[in-house]
Amino acid sequence: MSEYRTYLDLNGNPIVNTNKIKILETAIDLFSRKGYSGVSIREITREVGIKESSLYNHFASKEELLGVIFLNFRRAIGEILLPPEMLRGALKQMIAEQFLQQGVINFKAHIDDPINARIWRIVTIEQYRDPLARSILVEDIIQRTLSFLESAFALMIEQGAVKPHPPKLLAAEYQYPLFGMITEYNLQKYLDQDTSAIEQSMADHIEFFLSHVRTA
Amino acid sequence: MSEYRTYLDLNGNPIVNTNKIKILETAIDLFSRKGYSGVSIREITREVGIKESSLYNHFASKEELLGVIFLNFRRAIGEILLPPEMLRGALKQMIAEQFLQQGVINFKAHIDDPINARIWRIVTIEQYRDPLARSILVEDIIQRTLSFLESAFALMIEQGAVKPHPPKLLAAEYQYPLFGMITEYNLQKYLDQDTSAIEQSMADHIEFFLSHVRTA
DNA sequence: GTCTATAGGAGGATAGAC
DNA sequence: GTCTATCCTCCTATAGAC
Repeated sequence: MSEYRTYLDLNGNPIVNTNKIKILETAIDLFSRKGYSGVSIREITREVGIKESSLYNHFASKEELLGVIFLNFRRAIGEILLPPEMLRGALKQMIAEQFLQQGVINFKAHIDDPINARIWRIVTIEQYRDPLARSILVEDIIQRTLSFLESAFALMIEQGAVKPHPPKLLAAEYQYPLFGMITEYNLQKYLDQDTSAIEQSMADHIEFFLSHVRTA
Repeated sequence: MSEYRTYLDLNGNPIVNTNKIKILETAIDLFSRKGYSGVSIREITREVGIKESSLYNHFASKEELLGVIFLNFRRAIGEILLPPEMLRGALKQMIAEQFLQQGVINFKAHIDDPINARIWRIVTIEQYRDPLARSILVEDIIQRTLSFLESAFALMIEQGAVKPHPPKLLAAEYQYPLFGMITEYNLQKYLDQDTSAIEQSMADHIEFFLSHVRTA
């Protein structure tokens, strides 16, 4: 169990009870491997070391438990991207290359946290069954990243750092390969496989992309 | 139910019994929406209109049912890509653009079949729980496509149609965006949403890619 | 090949004592 | 906040008649 992470409940209050945190993290682990429907309350509480009935003192239902997991993931995702109002300032201080590399570093810090990686997998597994999982995937991950990058590339073009392609096209060309590679990265991490090849592919992609769009 | 599709059982024999086919297609539909663990034998047989016990006359277990679904999906996937021995001949008759566009047409024919789209979603859902789903995703979809494209780009370079980048890099740059976009396409189809934007993104990607790598 | 009947366990969830 | 005890439903799977 991660010692220093804080979780919020549905009212936005920090969760302090040790068993409640244990339930959350055990559920995250099991859901990410077997899916929500493949895991029973019984299995979670057995692993935590409490009785089934005790879980209901912390969460009203199995579904609420998943809801709290997703709520906290939304918070964590929010920290990957720079706030839009800081975009212009950041791009004044960095060249395009640095800016994009910093984005990858931020993302890597996020996904290399085992808890985040697990919830990312839960979102993938549950996207067709659960509307909340789906909205996290579509709105918080895909759309948010693409529109952030669209603004960033528009600014880079304004600065003359990048050739004047449509910013939306640049965002898609830059990000979609990374989405595909992240899926693979996440699966390899799950299997404890070596991820150096796919990480190299990510780096190669950024280099290939920039070599064709930068003005310098 | 699709009238003309044929399914094979685990021994490679065609499945002719109507109820057995109904069970398969009902299971495909339900698994693709709720996941394997989220669907019961009871639910499947209720929809088919038979008793639970009758299902076991056709499939030894729920797991075997999923196994037969995956077996038939492997066959269907095999038809997307050109056999490697026909690659050289095809590239003599087509320019790079035509060749890649034909690939997208082939793939679109595959994924626009509702049954294939559903099994594609089952594979996504079950990739962490089920080793067979995982091997379909990694070996039959990702690796097979990338190594096919690597050969194709190597030939295009040989023919002078494409600039001499490493073929593996070209394959990754070409295909990973499509993987990402297919995920989105498949989700939008599931939600009966308009897919024209993401389809346009696929076309834009191919054009963007070719404009930077073709020699002409 | 489909049925009725049933086994035997696992599922989510609650009541009430401490 | 955790426990024991319990509810009732749903689960996969089998036996045996027709």
